Amino acid sequence: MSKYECDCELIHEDVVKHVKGEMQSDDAYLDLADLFKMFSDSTRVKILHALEKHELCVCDLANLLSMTKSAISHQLQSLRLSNLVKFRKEGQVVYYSLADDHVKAILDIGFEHIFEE
Amino acid sequence: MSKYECDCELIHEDVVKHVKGEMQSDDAYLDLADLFKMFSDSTRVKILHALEKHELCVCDLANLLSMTKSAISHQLQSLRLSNLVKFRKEGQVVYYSLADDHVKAILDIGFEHIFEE
DNA sequence: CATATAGTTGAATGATTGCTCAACTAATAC
DNA sequence: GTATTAGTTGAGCAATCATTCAACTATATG
Repeated sequence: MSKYECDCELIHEDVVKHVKGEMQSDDAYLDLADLFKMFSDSTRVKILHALEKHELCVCDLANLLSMTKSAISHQLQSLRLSNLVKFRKEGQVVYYSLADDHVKAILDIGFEHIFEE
Repeated sequence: MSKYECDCELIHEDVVKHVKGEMQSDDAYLDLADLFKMFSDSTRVKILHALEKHELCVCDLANLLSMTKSAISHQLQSLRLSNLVKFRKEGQVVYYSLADDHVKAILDIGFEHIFEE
């Protein structure tokens, strides 16, 4: 990220200096972007919204979304790696559910935004 | 999205039927994913977080993020099309700012999540 | 008029990514 | 043991996307 250079003069030096002091680390923005990336695909938000209602196995999700088990499983792996979902195994069946309350909070505020106008 | 088909039996019919009744429309999930897509790139979240602190012109942002005006301008156009930022022109200078309070709310809850553990 | 600067825009490109397909593991039933 | 089903995984591919580059508009200055 720091390999690029700005190609213009600094116009509002004081303002930029002040804002720079309020910014977080580059890593924080990368983590933040990675978090929202999990919500940036319609399949994944459908999965997360469904799991908000009830825990579901891979087949349930495949049926619900009319997709293959493989496609669902790949997305669940991403969500698992991001610690947004957790799972429990019962026989051959793997039940997925939301990892914490933040997921619902993020979905809620997103819905609030898109349903406003 | 509906071109895919599930490749397995329905395991928990009642649960899936219930969850299906609670789901939103496909368009809603597309809109939701598009919204979060704007927060899924570190350059864009940096821009949004910076604008949360103060309105800034393209050159200010280019300086702040050490990027070219062109790269910044492209991202600002995406943010503008998503109605997340607004702008005012003063001479040659275009000042950008956040379009509404939801942006800050979404950033806040995201930071809350990544700073927890 | 010419020049300089702020900003936009379109094409091109390399990187990322979502799904498919095939092969695989694990648990169940016989 | 075999067969079946739930689920995972890796490679491959098509589509998406973030940045670069070059050309452009618009405003300001002289």
